[in-house]
Amino acid sequence: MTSEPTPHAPARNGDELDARKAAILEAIVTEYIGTAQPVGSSHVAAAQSVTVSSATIRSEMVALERDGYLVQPHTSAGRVPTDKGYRFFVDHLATPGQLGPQQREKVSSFFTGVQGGIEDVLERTSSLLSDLTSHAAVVVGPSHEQAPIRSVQVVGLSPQRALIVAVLSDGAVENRPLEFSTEMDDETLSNASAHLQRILSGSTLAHVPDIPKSGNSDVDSICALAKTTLSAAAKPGDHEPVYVGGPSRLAGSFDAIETVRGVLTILEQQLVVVSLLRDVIERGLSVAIGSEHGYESLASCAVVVAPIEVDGQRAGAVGLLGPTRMDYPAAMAAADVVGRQLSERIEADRGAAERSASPGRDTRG
Amino acid sequence: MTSEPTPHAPARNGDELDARKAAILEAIVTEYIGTAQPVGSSHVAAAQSVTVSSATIRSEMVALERDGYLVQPHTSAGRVPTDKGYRFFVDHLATPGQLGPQQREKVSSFFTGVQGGIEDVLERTSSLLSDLTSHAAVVVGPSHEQAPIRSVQVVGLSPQRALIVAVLSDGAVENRPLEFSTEMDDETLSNASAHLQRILSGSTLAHVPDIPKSGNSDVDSICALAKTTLSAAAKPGDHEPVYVGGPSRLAGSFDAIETVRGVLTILEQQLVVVSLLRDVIERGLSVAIGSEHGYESLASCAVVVAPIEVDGQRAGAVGLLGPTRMDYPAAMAAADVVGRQLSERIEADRGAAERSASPGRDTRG
DNA sequence: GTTGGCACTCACTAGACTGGAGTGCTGAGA
DNA sequence: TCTCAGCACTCCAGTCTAGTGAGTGCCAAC
Repeated sequence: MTSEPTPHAPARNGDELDARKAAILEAIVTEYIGTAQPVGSSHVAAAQSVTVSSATIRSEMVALERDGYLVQPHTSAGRVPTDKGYRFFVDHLATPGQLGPQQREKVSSFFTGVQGGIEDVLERTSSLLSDLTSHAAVVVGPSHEQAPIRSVQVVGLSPQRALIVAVLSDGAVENRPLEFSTEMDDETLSNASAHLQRILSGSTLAHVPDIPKSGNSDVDSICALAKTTLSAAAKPGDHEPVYVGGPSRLAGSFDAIETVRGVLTILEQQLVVVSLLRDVIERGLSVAIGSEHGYESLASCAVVVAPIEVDGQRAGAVGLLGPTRMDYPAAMAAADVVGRQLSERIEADRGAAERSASPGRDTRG
Repeated sequence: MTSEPTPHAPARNGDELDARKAAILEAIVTEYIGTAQPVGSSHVAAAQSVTVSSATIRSEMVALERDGYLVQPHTSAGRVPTDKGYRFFVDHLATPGQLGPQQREKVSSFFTGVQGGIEDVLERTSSLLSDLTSHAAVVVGPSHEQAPIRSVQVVGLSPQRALIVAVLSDGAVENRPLEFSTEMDDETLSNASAHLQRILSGSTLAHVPDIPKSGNSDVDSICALAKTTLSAAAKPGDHEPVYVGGPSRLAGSFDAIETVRGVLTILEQQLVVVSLLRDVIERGLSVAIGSEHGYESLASCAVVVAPIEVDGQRAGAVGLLGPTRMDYPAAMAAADVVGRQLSERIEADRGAAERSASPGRDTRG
């Protein structure tokens, strides 16, 4: 980590490898990804990029194993890449992947054709990404707390219950029930709606302003309740905009059923998924391999992440979850393209929203 | 199916068993559910309810196998119940299960404590049910097409895009994007909102009435678009209110990873899940075992269902998905209690809504 | 009709053996 | 000093064998 920033430089410390070792490692990773079998020296010798004999390769493999890039499941078996081996592969060796023509077609027809609210788009994107890669996919949408509120309405359901519905400029709709201690008539609710709409329009869930007194104590109590409810809605909790696509793919990726179970359990916890992706991105990575992310039950998984960026700001992420022996270039390419397209889509929506918001009028009569 | 409706009657045709055979079958099912091992005659002889010797039991087992209630994985192995065996067990032998005290406590504290919109409640209920039974759980909420509309609002997002947000009396919020061919200003949207609200309030998504002309062509085109969009929202599609809880439990229930994969794949298809549960209920069953439901990949699964009933009308269902060798009494008890409680909850909400709706005023100013 | 007895079946396990893929080491050649 | 063919060695995976035991079907006796 403290080495010179020059990648591909000749070996000086443990984090760099000379060209031959690198070629051997690359051959091993590539083959292992394809076959899932430990790779022996003679297989490596057959690779295009390696021109030395298997004996030489063997001695290099000993060195690579000593340095932690490879392991042997047992004596007299071939070698398997370690997390560190994959890491080196991803950082220095993998040639950037490309989507195939049908895949590219799929993506573009998806993004031109998809319609629906942002929630729908995100959900379907997770299926798309899973489809493209045959891995489980995750999409974490932009948190709603920063999107300006376009509309707030309190809709009565019964004398003491109502629903507060907030439409955000990104097209998300947050709704939360309100429970009153006394009965509220429709007119009061309606006044509260109007009052809230006036005050809150344009502000964000992250910073719900104080609601000034309206002169009517019922209205004021509704507004106070609304403020706490809306503020709470933005708190990270179990209402993160997380969408998981194709979890069944996991069952195909691992043969140990216990592993599948562990990973599925993780995927059930929205909050964990969100922070997993966030952590990876915040560490400036696009891939987290095996134990690099902290979760025990994901030890045999790799996570490939691409950010969603709107106006230069991070606004969520798309991710793939597969076995450490996954096709990183392909996965990274897919995540990248989808992340980028999704960003554009959201950006376009938001841009349009902001342009139209500038007049500053509200939408009620 | 054409036999006398008297259950527990002595054998007359293939669908009835004499008391001894029944006792033996019961002992086998019970033990197999517990151990997952083929059950031998001597184990059956050890059961309380069976007093004859293992030799007698053996000859009975031969008969039970001939009639299709049992199978032998191989000669010289014990017997395993068939789907038909489980079916007989469920219909005639299983003593109604009871929730344990902690479970009952869990359920009641859940239903007194849970708050949130109906979507939240349903989602959490699926987790609860999964928790109670250690199986994957499914909750299908009341279809929104029958719930009266409480409020309709068109919220502009950009000059040519808006969101139509409908709040239903059951607390559900449907939102769909609208895309206009020309730019609409806020005032037009607001007029359309008011017009729609006036006309649609009280009707259902299943029968969206025609919107009379308002005199303004922009408003009318918005309203027309709104009508088609809202009508489409009620169509069965990928927007069914389906919530799956604890799918990871499946990985613990089966040892063949292929089975897990197949079942997960089914669970990813909302529409399939909905119709699976609906089919089972419409056939008047509370349990569908193995091949009884038509899905190939669910052949080793049993589905336990309990209806959600609101005002005597079916309004969704809760279900459990586990291996055919599941604890049916316990599962049925759990599904039953949760289904009933959920029904009450929804009924209470809806009742309150209707009482307050009767004045017939709308909630806008 | 019920039962104890008995011969038989067959999955499962453990141990012995083998083929083969793969290794590490070594000594000769460039 | 690096490279590499050759070789002895290791050890997994597969096959075979024999032994074990749970379980069966049949039958004669009660």
